[in-house]
Amino acid sequence: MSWTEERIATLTKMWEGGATASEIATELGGVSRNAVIGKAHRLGLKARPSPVKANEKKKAAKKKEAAAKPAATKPKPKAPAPKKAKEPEAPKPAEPKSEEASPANASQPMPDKREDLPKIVSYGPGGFLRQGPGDQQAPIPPAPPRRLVPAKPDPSIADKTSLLDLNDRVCRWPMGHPGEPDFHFCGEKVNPGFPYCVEHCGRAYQAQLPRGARRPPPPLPFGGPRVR
DNA sequence: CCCTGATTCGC
DNA sequence: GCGAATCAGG
Repeated sequence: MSWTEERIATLTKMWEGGATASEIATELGGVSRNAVIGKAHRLGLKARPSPVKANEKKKAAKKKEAAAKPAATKPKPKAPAPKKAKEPEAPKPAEPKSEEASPANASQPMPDKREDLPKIVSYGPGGFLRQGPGDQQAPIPPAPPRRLVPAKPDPSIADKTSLLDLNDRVCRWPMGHPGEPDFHFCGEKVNPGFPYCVEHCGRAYQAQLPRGARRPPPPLPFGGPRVR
């Protein structure tokens, strides 16, 4: 199996949605868990709670052959290796505490966002009405199942747009969650130039709107924030 | 043991 | 680029 656009899109959605590599592999079919993980990393999707990466010690030799490559192992890093970049991560200020002490600072970092939203109604290229944050149902109430049941063909989706039915002309907006018996995609004709139909473009592409023009429900592509 | 993701490295 | 083999924590 090759990594087609569809498969990569599914992998990305599921990975970001919190599905495990195994689940994704099962969903995609034809690939192993490792293949999924490998691909995810190559796509730069990594960064997920791994049971292992939390530690950092000494990694001795690998497994198989460990012979032709011990070149310079200890010398100082005069010539920074072009690859590898994992540890040197410092930008992770989870807590803003070093900003309140200094009275004369905070000049531009973090410009306030939502505050006085001009009442503007904007329409997308296809004529869809852009939504504003105020029209969205906050985060994602309906959290996705932590464990996805194995996908199994089900007659209830026989006439729905399945993964295999996706093409460049039908809306790819997911209905439900992967793994669920009735998971499928919108399937409507897409808004030309977009991956979704006009209706879903309105959800995918937001804009500031005055709080008032409420809209239908707030579905959401795959899942919400991962909680593990 | 099972699961998980990360990493390596031959292809 | 791909993914089996391997590692390593839960």
